[in-house]
Amino acid sequence: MAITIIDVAKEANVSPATVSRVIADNPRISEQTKRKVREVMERLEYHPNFQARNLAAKSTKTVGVIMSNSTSLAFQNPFFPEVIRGICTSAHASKYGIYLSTGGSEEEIYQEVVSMVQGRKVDGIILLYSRVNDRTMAFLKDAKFPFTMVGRPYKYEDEITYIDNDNQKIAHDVVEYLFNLGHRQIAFIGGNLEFVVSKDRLEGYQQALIDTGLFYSDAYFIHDEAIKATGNKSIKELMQLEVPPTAIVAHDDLVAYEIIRYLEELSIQVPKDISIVSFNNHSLSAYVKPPLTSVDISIFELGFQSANFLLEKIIDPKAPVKHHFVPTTLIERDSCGNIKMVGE
Amino acid sequence: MAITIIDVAKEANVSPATVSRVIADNPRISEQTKRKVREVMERLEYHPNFQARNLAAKSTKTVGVIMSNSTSLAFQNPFFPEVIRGICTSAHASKYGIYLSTGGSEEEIYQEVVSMVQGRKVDGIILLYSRVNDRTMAFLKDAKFPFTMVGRPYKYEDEITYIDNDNQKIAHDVVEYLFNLGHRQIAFIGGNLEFVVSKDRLEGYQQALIDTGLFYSDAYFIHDEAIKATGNKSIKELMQLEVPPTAIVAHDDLVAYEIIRYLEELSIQVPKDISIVSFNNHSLSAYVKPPLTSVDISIFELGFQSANFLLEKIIDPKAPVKHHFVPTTLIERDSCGNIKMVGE
DNA sequence: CTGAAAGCGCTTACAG
DNA sequence: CTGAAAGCGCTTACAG
Repeated sequence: MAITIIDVAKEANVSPATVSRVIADNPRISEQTKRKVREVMERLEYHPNFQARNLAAKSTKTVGVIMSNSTSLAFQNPFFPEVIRGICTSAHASKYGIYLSTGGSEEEIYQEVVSMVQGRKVDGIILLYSRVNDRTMAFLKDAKFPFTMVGRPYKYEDEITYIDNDNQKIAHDVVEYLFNLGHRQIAFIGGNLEFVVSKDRLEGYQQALIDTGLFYSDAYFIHDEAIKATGNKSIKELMQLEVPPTAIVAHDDLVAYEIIRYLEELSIQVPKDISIVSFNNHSLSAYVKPPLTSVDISIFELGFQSANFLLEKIIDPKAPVKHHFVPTTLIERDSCGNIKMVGE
Repeated sequence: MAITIIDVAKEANVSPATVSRVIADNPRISEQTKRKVREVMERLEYHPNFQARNLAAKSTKTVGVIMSNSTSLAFQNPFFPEVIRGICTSAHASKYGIYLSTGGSEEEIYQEVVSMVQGRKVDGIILLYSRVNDRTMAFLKDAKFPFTMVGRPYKYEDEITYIDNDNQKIAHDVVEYLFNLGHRQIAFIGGNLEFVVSKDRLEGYQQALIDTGLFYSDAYFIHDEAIKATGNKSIKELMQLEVPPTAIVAHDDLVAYEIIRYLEELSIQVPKDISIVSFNNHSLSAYVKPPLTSVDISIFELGFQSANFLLEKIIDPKAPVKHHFVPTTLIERDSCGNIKMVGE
């Protein structure tokens, strides 16, 4: 069997309680005893049993990370490693571990979260998404279990600690950016509206249209699911409109490149014939043609802060609710053209 | 406090032992008792305490996943979500959870793995990489702890269960592919040679050169770190060689696109002036210009099988050592040109 | 088919 | 500054 605290205690001629206190670096133990015990621990290659420790101490020193089922969020993929890196950086600094949810369907995720919290598998949870009317979130909130969201919650915004970009604002900004380039017909390829991020960006887009007094048509708004489903058909329809757009805002770089390819099939070139701006700034977008103008959303920071906030909540359950918008940067590259306006 | 097995036992008028057996669906318990106990569990919203259960049962029902520190493996990023998805799919089916390593440096990773196994934090470990002379792997092997690798081990290949692509072969194949297109000067942009995957692909490349009797020069082999470090300088030097290559094999799509951009800066066009093939087949590579010819390495499958193998080992520690090469597919797109050979 | 009891390996008031 | 003892919430031979 593995070495236990008892073995160490015997070898060091102290009680198990003392060994336990040395592990915790309890200040009431004399330096001399600590040295002695530590020497023995090292010599016997003792490592505390994680489960026993957690059971007795009623804490797990791990945080649960829940991702939405991967199929539903297009930008999940490149997003994921970077948030995780942010979370790990914060968690690791506080000696916390990461427990990853493995569920497939939404129902499975819900069940997993329930058993994570009821079974005391983790001390807190990070939701890597914000979904409209999310059961999982509601459960966490009702259970008063420490949790944090990457994404603005759909409801109860004042009661939930979260971190996000100001998605309404960045969508607004991006439209203004195109406006200042002279564009007056701006279409929007949005994400799945079950996610708040998609709703927020759409709203920012619509508000910007109103604020700048631009032309709006329902035909100017397309879901990326439509594109996934029908291929270039929806893009074709968009471009065959009586008043086709001169610019497109896409909700993710991956989607942007898909669109660009479909445009090419229609012999429409970016940025010569149409401009395109996107969000999320994937690492590839600098290298690929055309280099994409995209909003960098500081994914690492999103993950890092979500974990920081969670750790605060775990340590002090009465910590006040916090929100924070992580700053973004519009990275200008070569996918947008300036339209010379005649007579303006 | 949370509901415990004792509460359920009282409520159902049985002993805690019986409740425990119902949870485990022990066949020796009568259906009638099971029904009664289950009804109570549901009513009280009982969920077994994970830590207590693990401590008593001496198993954790979780697998540890160790990634190399993210900075060092260029292709880690897009690779990562997909392996994880594969691992989760397998683990979830067996009701195992995922514990993710959070370490930064190699030393930290090593320490974390040691405490994971000594502290019985996980039942088994998946190493998401194979590194030359890896201390972590050596430790796992010596500890006789169940583990599995994604990547051929550098040493002790016969004693370690792993899953991989046949990287030597696919590199070999890719060179032959270019050869058959008429290319006779083929350069190789390889990855970090601390990783076996990079070594294997380099070896396959070199062997193919020998087998086809092609020209080889040390100047034809570049590390992607050199490119990261010096930007287009190393590509420039490559193309200014007396005999410049007509084709390049790149060890990853991301690197390929970087190279393509540098080539463009030199007014060298793909595939017109030079061909390029790559490995890993990122999701973007179909959409971006030029669409890249790349070897799909079935990342999901790699993750899935690594977890399957591990689970086998956990269940039966004497399970025989297994290796498996996951099949790959060369996805032909538009980054390779046919060279018309004069007089051949 | 079910229960009483010991035990998993720790932590933590309590006492001194 | 340190120890004896109870307890964390389960599981699992053992006995019947």
